[in-house]
Amino acid sequence: MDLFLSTFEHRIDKKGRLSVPAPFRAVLERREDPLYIYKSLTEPCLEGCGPERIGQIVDAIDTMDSLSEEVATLQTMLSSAQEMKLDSEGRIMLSADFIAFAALDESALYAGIGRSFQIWLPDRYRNRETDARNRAKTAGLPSLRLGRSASQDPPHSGGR
Amino acid sequence: MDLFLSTFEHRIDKKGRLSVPAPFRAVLERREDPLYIYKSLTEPCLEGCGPERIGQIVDAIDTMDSLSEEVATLQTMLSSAQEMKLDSEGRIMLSADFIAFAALDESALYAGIGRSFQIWLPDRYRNRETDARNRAKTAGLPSLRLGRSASQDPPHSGGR
DNA sequence: TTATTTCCCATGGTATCCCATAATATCCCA
DNA sequence: TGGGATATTATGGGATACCATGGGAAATAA
Repeated sequence: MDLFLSTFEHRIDKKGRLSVPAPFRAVLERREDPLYIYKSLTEPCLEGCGPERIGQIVDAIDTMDSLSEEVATLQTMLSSAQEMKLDSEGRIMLSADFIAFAALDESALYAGIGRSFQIWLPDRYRNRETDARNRAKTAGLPSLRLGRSASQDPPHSGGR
Repeated sequence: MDLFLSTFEHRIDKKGRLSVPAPFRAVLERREDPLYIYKSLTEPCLEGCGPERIGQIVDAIDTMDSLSEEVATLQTMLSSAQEMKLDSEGRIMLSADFIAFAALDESALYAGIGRSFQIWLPDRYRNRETDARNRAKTAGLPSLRLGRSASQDPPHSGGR
């Protein structure tokens, strides 16, 4: 199903280059997908994904009232998106706009969250993580019903 | 329906490698599943599972309000998850982050709990186990209904 | 030009592969 | 049923490959 998972912290060198984690590159290369990065709508971080997620957003806009505020918000997101070119070592160069938006300085933390990943200022991410873990301990876990509805072996979801 | 059961204690060598118990490996190999490990949201231990559980979480996120705290919690879980590659001897390498989170030092205890398993500092696990058994004596058993929906399989009085 | 950006190569650290060994469990045949 | 032979397993160490990172030089743009 290949997904973006786990976290990685990488340096931004003085030329502004930042390595994309090898496992993330492997996911994109396997699908021959380019990498898109855009500013998160909800948090002070960048988000990265392949083209299919961009397509989902475009499609969603098509089904919505084109005058609504939600559409304007999604369009803002699209207009911040850049197709990134990787150099021969698998690094990207972040624009000054991106760096300012996520308040990055000399290092960046990648957080894989399934079909996409985020890029954070490391300390800021870790604060958010401890907050989430404290909430999970006190307020309990999200109401997930794991252990599927008692069938016995369905999904297998494509394997590999 | 092969499950992860029983407990195993293994050494962590100075390179940080840890053998996966052969019975657990057999379950994964039979299904051709990769192994995922992530930091528990509620306890100071690691959890291991196959891809179907990860896929459920990814799918759940897509159906939820992306601004909610619950989504942030699930994303925290995914961003701690790693797809583990086993070496030719069936060992995994625990990252420094994993080792610190579970406070592991020179050995680790696997506890199979059905569809997933946990990895604990051995002493900590054993303390927790005796606590759980004491609670069961004083507070009674959790409301378990073995033998589902009373169809053809009468209570059997608890077993074992 | 001057400032970026892209390509290429070098390097250190680390993970992975491959082989060896000891202990245990399993099998086989008497 | 016993006891030796064989396979499996956990563990360790050396060699190799991969990856993140840095810097110089060529290419491109302003």
